[in-house]
Amino acid sequence: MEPKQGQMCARFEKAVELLSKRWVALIVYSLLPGPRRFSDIEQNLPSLSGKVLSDRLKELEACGLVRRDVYPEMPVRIEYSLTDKGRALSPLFINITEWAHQWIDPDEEQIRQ
Amino acid sequence: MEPKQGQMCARFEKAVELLSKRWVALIVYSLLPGPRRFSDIEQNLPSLSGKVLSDRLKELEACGLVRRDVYPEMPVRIEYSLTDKGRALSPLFINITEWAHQWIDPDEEQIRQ
DNA sequence: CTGCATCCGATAAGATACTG
DNA sequence: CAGTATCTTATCGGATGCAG
Repeated sequence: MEPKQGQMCARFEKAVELLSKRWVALIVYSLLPGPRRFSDIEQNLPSLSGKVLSDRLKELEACGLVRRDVYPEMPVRIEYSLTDKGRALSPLFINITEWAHQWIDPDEEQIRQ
Repeated sequence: MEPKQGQMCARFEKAVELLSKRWVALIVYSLLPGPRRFSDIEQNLPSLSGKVLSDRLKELEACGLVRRDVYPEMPVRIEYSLTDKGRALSPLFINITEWAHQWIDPDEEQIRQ
């Protein structure tokens, strides 16, 4: 698939493409408070499998939103944290939260076809 | 898949789930300026197939972000437009645009593995 | 024109078991 | 703990053809 939608700003499209990948927003969100370990994120997102989390973290690292730090302790400790680029997304999450509180009914069944 | 991530706000999760579906953000964005016909949106998003656009519009209609108006002219004219709930997302897009301008390099190849 | 139905291949996600 | 390998299943998206 060649992304050739000329009418829109290329940066905007790329940003949307990035953020609209499943789980990405939720993972970034769960890293906002600070560094987290793999298993912490897993606990925070119980319906996200380890494999997918692993994939996403690698992608997020590759595009510079997440940093992976290895502390050679015993046993080794690995922490994931947001880069400046990643943290710069926080206003977005505030907006989503506000929008959700105004417009989303938590009991109403959402579409998932 | 049962959404049982207890640690996070249910509304927030639903909102993210909604918005992180592929094409949704781009479709909403292209409706921000005003009502559009099916083929207008198609032209704006050349790499989006008619079937997927049709699917997404139905989903967006079902969750109340988009309204579908039929004008029984000859030939019939059908227009899609944002509801208040949909228009309420516009601050979000401003944020994304700002973030993209600061952090996304349009030439750099993005991850799409 | 504006879609919808169907088929089908490509991806993505999930479960489970296993490694350093 | 932090993943990886493998397999199976589910979902997505593109093409085509058809209907109002």
